[in-house]
Amino acid sequence: MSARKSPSPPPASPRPRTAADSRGHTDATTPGAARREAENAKARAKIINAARKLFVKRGFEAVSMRDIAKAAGYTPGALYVHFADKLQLIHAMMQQDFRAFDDATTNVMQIADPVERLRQLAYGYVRFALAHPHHYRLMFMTEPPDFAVANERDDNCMFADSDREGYNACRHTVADCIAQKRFLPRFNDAETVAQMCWGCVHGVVSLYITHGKMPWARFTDPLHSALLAIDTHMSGLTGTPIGESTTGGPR
Amino acid sequence: MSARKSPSPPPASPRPRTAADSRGHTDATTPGAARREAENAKARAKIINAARKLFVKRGFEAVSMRDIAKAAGYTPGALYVHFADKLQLIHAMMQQDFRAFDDATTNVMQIADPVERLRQLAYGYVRFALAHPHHYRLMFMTEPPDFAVANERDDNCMFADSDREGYNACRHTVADCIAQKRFLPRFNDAETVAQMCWGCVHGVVSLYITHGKMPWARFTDPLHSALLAIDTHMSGLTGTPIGESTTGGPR
DNA sequence: GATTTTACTAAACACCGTTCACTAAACAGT
DNA sequence: ACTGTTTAGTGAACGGTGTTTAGTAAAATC
Repeated sequence: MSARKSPSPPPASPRPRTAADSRGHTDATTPGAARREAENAKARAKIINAARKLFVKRGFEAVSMRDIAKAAGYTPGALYVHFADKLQLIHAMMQQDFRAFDDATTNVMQIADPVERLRQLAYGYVRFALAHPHHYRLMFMTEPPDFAVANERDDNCMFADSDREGYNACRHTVADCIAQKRFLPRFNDAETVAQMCWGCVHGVVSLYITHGKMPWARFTDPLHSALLAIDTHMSGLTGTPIGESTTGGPR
Repeated sequence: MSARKSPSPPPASPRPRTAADSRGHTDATTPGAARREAENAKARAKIINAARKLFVKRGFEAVSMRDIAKAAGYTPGALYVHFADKLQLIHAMMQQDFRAFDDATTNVMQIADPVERLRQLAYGYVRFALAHPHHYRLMFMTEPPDFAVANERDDNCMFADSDREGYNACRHTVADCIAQKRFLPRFNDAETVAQMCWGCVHGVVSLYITHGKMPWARFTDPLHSALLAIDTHMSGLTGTPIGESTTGGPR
């Protein structure tokens, strides 16, 4: 799905404005338009909900536009009235689902101690990933397609705000730790350390998601190993060895 | 590719033995058969080499069997004389390419000190992943399809020996570290710690592979951050804080 | 009431992985 | 050398995919 050649690439001409483009706007200039808009939103929701049910059950690759259309009670072509393509449909669905993730993040960002804040950030991340493995897979384990396009038109970018905020939260918290001299002097680049921490939890979680059912590794509880991994990592960052009960659990 | 419904599932009957099944065998019973076998191997190599060139350039998802066939100078159907399906073609290609990885691993396994051995294992892993991102992607970032089948018939498993050995090498080395009391007492389960270490390097590397070109994170040199990550992690495991020059670089 | 806009359908298009009847050439047995 | 058999490769198809497009009917606007 991701990098597959599109069958008939639109010939460089700006795609004619369809209804799908102006769907976010709620310019209720006339009473009729408002009614239309509401009915339209209802159709969008019906499609997205049908898609979500299928995606969570069977994974993203195994669900076709025809499947979604049938489940939502439409013809395949009807989906393209509401969404430019399959990707934007998935994108719209994800935007809804990741709002909870963002909310949890902003809660954690209230914590004063940056070390503890970073730890709880990781905890929330891990819990989210394990609770929604399909969403996690699409969000963090799949290369966003059409990167060039997404770079020009930012609104078309797969990663809208949520994960940018997520990463920024991580990076800023790491920067706070460095500013407060909580990390060893070697760790002086916030960007690098943020990517190390992110990688630490992402690695354990994503290995479990892709290989968890394979017989050649007896995978242990990923929640436990991921949380232990970030604790271990932060112990290495701060230079304070982990004790038997020094680390707090998830809030 | 991975979990997509197969268009026409073979109806539970054991697939009729095609030539592709007995391709590994070199039963040169007659002079003619030997010649045939040699010519056959040449065709296989031609296909695999054409496929490798395309895969490395465009990624796995963007290359179709028709593309490979055309590049190798065959008709699409001809590929199925030599390989049961697209997956086994990829598998055959990977088996060739990962031999170097295995060799590097066995070299590292000679190191006496288990802590240093584990570190060099990680170093080799990271270097391999960054040198062959497409292979790495398929090997460690994609769910092996038809898991049920792979479970019954082990020879059909996507992950033949190489990564099993790879993971086992990691697990055994961790077990050695634990046995020699090089890790803090909290880290007493080799399987969990092995998965933490693997996840640590895999996370940094795979995040870079999927998101390295995205504009919202200024990704730093992944070789540096991945090696620093495993050093930091092992510092947390051993309980000895990282110094300015305590860790050796790659051998 | 006439006109424009638009949500939706039905049918197609170009692609995909894979299968199958068939050909032609190489082999094996006599 | 003449058979009979095996088999590498072809060409055309099958069922699937994401997507496009002409057409329709209903709603909104004038």
